[in-house]
Amino acid sequence: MNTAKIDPRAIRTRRLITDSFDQLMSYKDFDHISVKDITSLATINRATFYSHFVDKYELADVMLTEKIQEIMNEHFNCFEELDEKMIIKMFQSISQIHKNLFTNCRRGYDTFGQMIEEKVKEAITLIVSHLLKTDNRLEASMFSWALYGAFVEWELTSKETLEDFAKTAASALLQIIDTSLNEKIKVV
Amino acid sequence: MNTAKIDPRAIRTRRLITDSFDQLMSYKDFDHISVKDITSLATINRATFYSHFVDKYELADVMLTEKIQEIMNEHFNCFEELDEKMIIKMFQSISQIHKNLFTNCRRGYDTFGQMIEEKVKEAITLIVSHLLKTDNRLEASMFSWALYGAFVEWELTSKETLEDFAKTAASALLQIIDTSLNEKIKVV
DNA sequence: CCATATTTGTTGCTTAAGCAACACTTACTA
DNA sequence: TAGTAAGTGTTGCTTAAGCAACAAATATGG
Repeated sequence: MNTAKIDPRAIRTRRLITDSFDQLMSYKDFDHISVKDITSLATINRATFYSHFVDKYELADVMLTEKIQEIMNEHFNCFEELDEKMIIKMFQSISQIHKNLFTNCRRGYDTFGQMIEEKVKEAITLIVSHLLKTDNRLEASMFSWALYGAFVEWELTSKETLEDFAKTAASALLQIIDTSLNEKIKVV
Repeated sequence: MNTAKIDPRAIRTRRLITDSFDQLMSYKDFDHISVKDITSLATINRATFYSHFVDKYELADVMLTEKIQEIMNEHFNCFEELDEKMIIKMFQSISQIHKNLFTNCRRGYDTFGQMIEEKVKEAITLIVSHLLKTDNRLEASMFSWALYGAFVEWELTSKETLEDFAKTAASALLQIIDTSLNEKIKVV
């Protein structure tokens, strides 16, 4: 149990930092946000920032992890089938993550976008490898890359609804994990 | 020049205190608000409260002074005539003060109401004695008491508009300071 | 009315946050 | 491209805020 009571001042300061980072991100590109920007908006001392986070990348990392995890938990529980329906949900959760986090940044051209991509793919890899009940991450990883790639493709064109697009992509995605999936069925 | 830079932590803490006091006052009677109530809503330590204010009465005092002064400054500048028009403005400013501060308390039965009354009367006394260009506060004081009393009367009945009521009361009020007013005119 | 709980100020000690100065690494721009 | 500006981490020292425990004053309700 992590019952180590945290000093209320630390909680307050951390919240001030994360809040002002959120606020800055709504109208400024991550790469052009300085630590000074964050701390002066938060009305805290710059030195204090560094006693909470190593640098702004860690801050972004921590916040992304939290937010992405939060959205993922809303969408998935641990005992589901890896089928078309689930793939649709994966596309939708990525979409929601982008809606919530990409207020003003474009994918692939800044650090923040890269971090999101990395974390989302990792989250999906974990879910998939867990559902496949295997420690071998290879197929799960390829699956997540393919799925994320498909999503980016959809974002660029977005001719179909996300759900229709997901259905089209589903079969190819399921092919990737076909072997493991069959093994799992044999065992059952 | 009061250029004594204040520690940002103190500013923040003070704001937390005043904000939560404001919030508590919106649904709780002043007499039933404890220092603990204020500090736990503000998420600060009770001991810290006492390094900012002597007690909750001082807090209320300071906040009232600020808010009343603010409203008074909106309504009055120093170079006005003490006539019917000005008296109407006085009634109106009291009305506004009560609107802003009496979200949920009733006059005369709690400490807070008494404090408001005291401060408003003092503010009016100062304005009047300033306009009369005299150090003798007696008539100014009587004037302010009478005016405040009239306002309370209006609040109870409120048959007329405040402006009409103020016009009715004006002549009697001006009587009070008649002597000083005449002396002033003689001098001019 | 008396016992029990709650609130009030106060204190000594601990810790988080502020500050200023530092060397250093990127950005501008004349 | 040289030189100034702006940003980055880090440090030692100072100060505001947290905490727990205290006696004393006020509720409050059985």
